[in-house]
Amino acid sequence: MRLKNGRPVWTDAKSAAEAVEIQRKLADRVFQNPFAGEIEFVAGADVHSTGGGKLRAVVSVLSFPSLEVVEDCFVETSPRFPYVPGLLSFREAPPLLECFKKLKTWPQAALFDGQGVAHPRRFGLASHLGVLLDLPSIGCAKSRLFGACAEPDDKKGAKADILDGEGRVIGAVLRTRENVRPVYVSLGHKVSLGQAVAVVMACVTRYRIPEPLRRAHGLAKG
DNA sequence: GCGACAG
DNA sequence: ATCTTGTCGC
Repeated sequence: MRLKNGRPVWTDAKSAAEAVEIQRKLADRVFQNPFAGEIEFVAGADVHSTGGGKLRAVVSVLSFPSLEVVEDCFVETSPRFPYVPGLLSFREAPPLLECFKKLKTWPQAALFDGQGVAHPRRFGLASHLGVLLDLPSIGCAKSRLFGACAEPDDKKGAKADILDGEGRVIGAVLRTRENVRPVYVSLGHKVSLGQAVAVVMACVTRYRIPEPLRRAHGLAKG
């Protein structure tokens, strides 16, 4: 992997094989334990591909649980890695890291538009960013990448386990409101699955997507 | 060999 | 993710 200031840059891979190698290396650092303490601010992070072949990353910080906007941060860059299922973070992490670096208000937890440990190597976007930022993180994806799951009841708050090949629970398919497709929640880093689900539900208003992510997504598209 | 496949 | 308007349904 590339080096910067003599230290490895854990988001830069020159090939898919190298990216997988980095994921295997960093996956051990993921803490699946619950955090203690109150959340005062939550962040929502999303990246949008613009028509001009650029990536526009947005991180929005909201108060918790009142969900009032505190800060929005934007960063636009050229993609350094293509989109490859399972390697999303190598494309989206660089601009997102720049956004977090610019934040004036540091959140106690962050929501990401992608998977956490519900990933082939237990190291999706939310886990990758959580580890690099040493921040409690939660994956909240709009569709499934890995794992088997049943369809949760069509009632707000209903959920079903996401299981890996060995039958271990790696996430939850969560119905955030009636008559909408469920979202795929998994812990990213320094949170338990129960906390992840609770935080997502606490951030849901009248829409399918939790407010921090919905706002970041809306701002990223313009 | 044949599907599946975050954004 | 992107190409794309109006329209049906809760």
